Amino acid sequence: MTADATPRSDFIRDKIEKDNASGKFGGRVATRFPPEPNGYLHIGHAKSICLNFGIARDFGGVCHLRMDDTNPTTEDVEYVDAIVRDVKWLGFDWGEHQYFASDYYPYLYDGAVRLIEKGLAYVCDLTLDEVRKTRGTIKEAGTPSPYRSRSVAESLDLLARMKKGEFAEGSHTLRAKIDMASPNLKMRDPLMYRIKHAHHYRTGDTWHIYPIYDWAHCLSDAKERITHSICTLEFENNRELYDWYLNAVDAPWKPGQTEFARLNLSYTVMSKRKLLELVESKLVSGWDDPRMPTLAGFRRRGFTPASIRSFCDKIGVARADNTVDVALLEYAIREDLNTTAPRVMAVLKPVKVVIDNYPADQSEEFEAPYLPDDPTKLGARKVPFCRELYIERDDFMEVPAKKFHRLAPGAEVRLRWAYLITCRSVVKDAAGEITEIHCSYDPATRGGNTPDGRKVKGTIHWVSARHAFNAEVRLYDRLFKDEKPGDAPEGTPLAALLNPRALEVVKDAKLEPSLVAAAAGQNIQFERLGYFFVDPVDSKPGKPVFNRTVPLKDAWARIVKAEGAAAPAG
RNA sequence: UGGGGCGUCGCCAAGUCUGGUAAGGCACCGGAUUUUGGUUCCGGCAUUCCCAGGUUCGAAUCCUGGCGCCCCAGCCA
Repeated sequence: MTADATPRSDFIRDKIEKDNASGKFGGRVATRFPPEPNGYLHIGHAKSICLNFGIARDFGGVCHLRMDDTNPTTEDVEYVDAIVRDVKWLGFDWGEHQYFASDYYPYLYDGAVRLIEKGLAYVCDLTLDEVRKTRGTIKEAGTPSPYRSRSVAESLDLLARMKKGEFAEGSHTLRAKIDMASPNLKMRDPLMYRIKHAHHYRTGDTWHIYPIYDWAHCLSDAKERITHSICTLEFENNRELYDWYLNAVDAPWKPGQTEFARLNLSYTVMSKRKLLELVESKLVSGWDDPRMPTLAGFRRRGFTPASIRSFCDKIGVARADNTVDVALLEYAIREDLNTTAPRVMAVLKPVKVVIDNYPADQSEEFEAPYLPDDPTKLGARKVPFCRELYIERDDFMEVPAKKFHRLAPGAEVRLRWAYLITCRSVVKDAAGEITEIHCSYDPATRGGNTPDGRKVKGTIHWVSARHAFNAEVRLYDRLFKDEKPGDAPEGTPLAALLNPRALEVVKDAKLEPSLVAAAAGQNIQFERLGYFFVDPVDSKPGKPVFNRTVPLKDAWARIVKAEGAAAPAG
């Protein structure tokens, strides 16, 4: 177990403390994170991972990583590899405790035989449709299967032959004999095994029957001597079955199930089905598309493991349905990167500035700290300067709006780390578009200092035109238009819900030269713009590609919005 | 014949068992500092806890009755 040993509490930890106090599990604490390898892990899983591994850490227990692989038709090694990679990346370690439900198939089969022998399970020949019809409804009891009273010997024989593959899919199932009139539908003779003549990614073709979740899960927990089996709210009705199976097989170790509310995040979806659909329909570039709420997506977007752990701490654990504001996640990553990410300069939407009183053949360098708030921490780099520069188009307004204190005709601003400049005139093309902003600089303000003590309201970033290099920068935004895309009517195509501006590619941003050496996988801040990440997939040595992790908070944007103030000129 | 859960500030969430007079975070709104309109700092932000009755000196907490939302009828997990 690793990471952030901040003590915290929630209803599950409280329960564990009580269990420990009463000696319920002999003081043992063993949890497990049990993903099914049929998709990539998302931020909702991170909540569960932090909970399960965090509890093990806090109570000096263990947390197992178990692949809950009971359905051969949807599972794949690609997914188990991705899961292992992602949990490790998040910062957790399960030691030797990596398990597979598929390794328990023989043990599960033995348990099934025992239930039949005890008269607690039977092989049923009803078709899928017949099972559905006889299950009854929410308000009406179901009716017993005609095969319910089949002899033990016959069920035993049939199960053995099902296992050998003698029957067609759907022709037989193994069912627990519980109560067809139970108000809890999960207890109406639930299925334990179904026939599937499918190749399993781990057990190959050795099995023709595969266990249903409820049967496999509780026995897997028991086998691993889990104490607290933590899952999400939708399994609440399954808890009665969980306990029933454990009693039915006389399990020597009986874990207890506890449910908590799964995480929903605004402006995205968490359903594995929908995420798979996004990937398969190519609406995104893959599971690791930086717009995806998958851990792989967040990683490639530039989120750090610490920021996601911090986020999971902040959201808490409770039993009420919830949708957490993405703003909290954005806060968590800014909080982390603020003290660690080197500051550099890049101009995304450039407009040229010409310093008329600066000699054309001259140039000089300024020393600029990577972390101005803590200058010794990351050192500094040299930033070249010359007569022609690029600045952000948004940092100039020919007719400045109220409270706009950036560059405008006659106005003076500071070029970060360089000089104070004053705008003297602009040059426009035939279409009226500004092509050059002519300025003068004050040689006495070298380094951006004002020896005479005069105040300048604005400091803007810039890049030397002669020394800049071009790079691709990808500006990411929220994937969906609506705060709760999951609330869209059933059947709404995902494509119709996507935010068309979730990705804007800037092909030729102007970057300061130090960035040519930016290493893949590095987090940086483009000053005044946001935090960016050197894309580990598409970057080449000397040719980095940048992904915007999250923009900086923008007080000016809020003023513009509040005052209905001018759209940026230029 | 229905069962299981949940409702505390715009979003999360303590507090509910063991009544004592609404933590904290995000967001938002000020104001100070600032060579990032960033950061940091300081201040504001629920007379009220889904609603209505009741018990009590006192109720978010206890009782009664409503209302709203979520989950369960996959041979998915």
